[in-house]
Amino acid sequence: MENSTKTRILEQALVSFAENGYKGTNLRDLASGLGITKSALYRHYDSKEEIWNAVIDMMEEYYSMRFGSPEKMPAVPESCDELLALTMKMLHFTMHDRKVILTRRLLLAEQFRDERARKLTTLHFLTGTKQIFTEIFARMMEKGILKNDDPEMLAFAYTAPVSALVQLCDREPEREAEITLQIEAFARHFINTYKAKDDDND
Amino acid sequence: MENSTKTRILEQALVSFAENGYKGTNLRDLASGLGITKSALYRHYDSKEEIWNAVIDMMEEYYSMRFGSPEKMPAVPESCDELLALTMKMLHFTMHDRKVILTRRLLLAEQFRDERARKLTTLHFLTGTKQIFTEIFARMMEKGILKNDDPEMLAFAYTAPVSALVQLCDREPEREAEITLQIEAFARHFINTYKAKDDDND
DNA sequence: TTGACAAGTGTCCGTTTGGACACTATAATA
DNA sequence: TATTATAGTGTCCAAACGGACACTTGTCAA
Repeated sequence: MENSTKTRILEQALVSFAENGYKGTNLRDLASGLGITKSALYRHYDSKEEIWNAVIDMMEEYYSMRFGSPEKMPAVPESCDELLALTMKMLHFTMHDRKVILTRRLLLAEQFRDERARKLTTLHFLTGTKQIFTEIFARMMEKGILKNDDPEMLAFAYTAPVSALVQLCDREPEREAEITLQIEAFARHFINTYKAKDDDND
Repeated sequence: MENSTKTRILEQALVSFAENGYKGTNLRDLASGLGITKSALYRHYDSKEEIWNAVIDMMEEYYSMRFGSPEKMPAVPESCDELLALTMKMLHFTMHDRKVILTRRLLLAEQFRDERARKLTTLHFLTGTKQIFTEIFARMMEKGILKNDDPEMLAFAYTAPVSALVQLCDREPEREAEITLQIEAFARHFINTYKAKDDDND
């Protein structure tokens, strides 16, 4: 294939940038990790920076592939249990998808060096899931599942702590099981605080 | 003074490591930024890595200087207003103290490369303030200012979103005013949710 | 006055880096 | 079969890097 190598370079570059940073990545090691020569890289990309920009492109596209359009919004939960289930499902993806993990790691390290990385960082760690849950919470309030409140404020209060624990898990993967439980406990506590008190089962 | 230059090197190294990363820092520029030669650095430190470790030492010490011992705990607020005031006061420090800002920036970039940086990262962004507010909330619950609840869970739910917005402010300092208002709004909302409902003055 | 010592300088070195370029092998097309 | 584009190799280079080392300067005690 024509772009097979080009794609492989990109994937490997993501790994190397994530693990060693932009400065810490050298093209020889990157190439030899693919079984080719550094010179062969220049057949596909004109410079190190062009590879970097292509990696950012890929990360942006990968994100919008999942959340980019309204029809990709998850179905609005019909109950608090469903909300919890949805949360844990999204969490499981975000904590185990290799590309997403590498993206987070890369962004944290390079957010101050590159403007596009900076914006993507805010999207990944803050505004992305907040926006989704703002929509979800608003709908759940309409349906009377959650108390009436400011949906955006609640979405922020819900997603930011989860995001903090996901980052902790990136940092200390050996604590994954424990952290997952922590997140679930937090989610339960949050939902319990803001659910409409039609019935009280807990 | 004997260690004056040594200290100046350390401060400059913190700046350079924070702005350019470990790999991106070179000793020539670091030295010339101090008005001395690279060789003079070697009079005080044996290697680049030794400078790095000294910087970590300094960050650790700076942190424990502020929060290290129980007697440095802030006074427990006597009311919800005082809690808000304390929060905004701590926030103002953490958002404007130059050394703390640089420390956060450095940690985010280097947390995956250095074990001590990793631990300090968790302390700075997660467990540090959480522990403090766990204590504060527990006391405020005893006093009947806050509803009875899990103080640790509440501390986590309170500090994690604030920490996320502080990081946002590091990333986009031009939005400081707006972000500060966001934090205050969040704090008010949080306090309003968990305050004991003796009186209701909104 | 002298001698010791810490602080700083100038210069050199081996290595690695991103990048350039001429060359080769392969496969599809005319 | 001849041609041409594509992917990859091997080699070279200037610049920058961390580090080593001999040397100079200023200071203070004996």
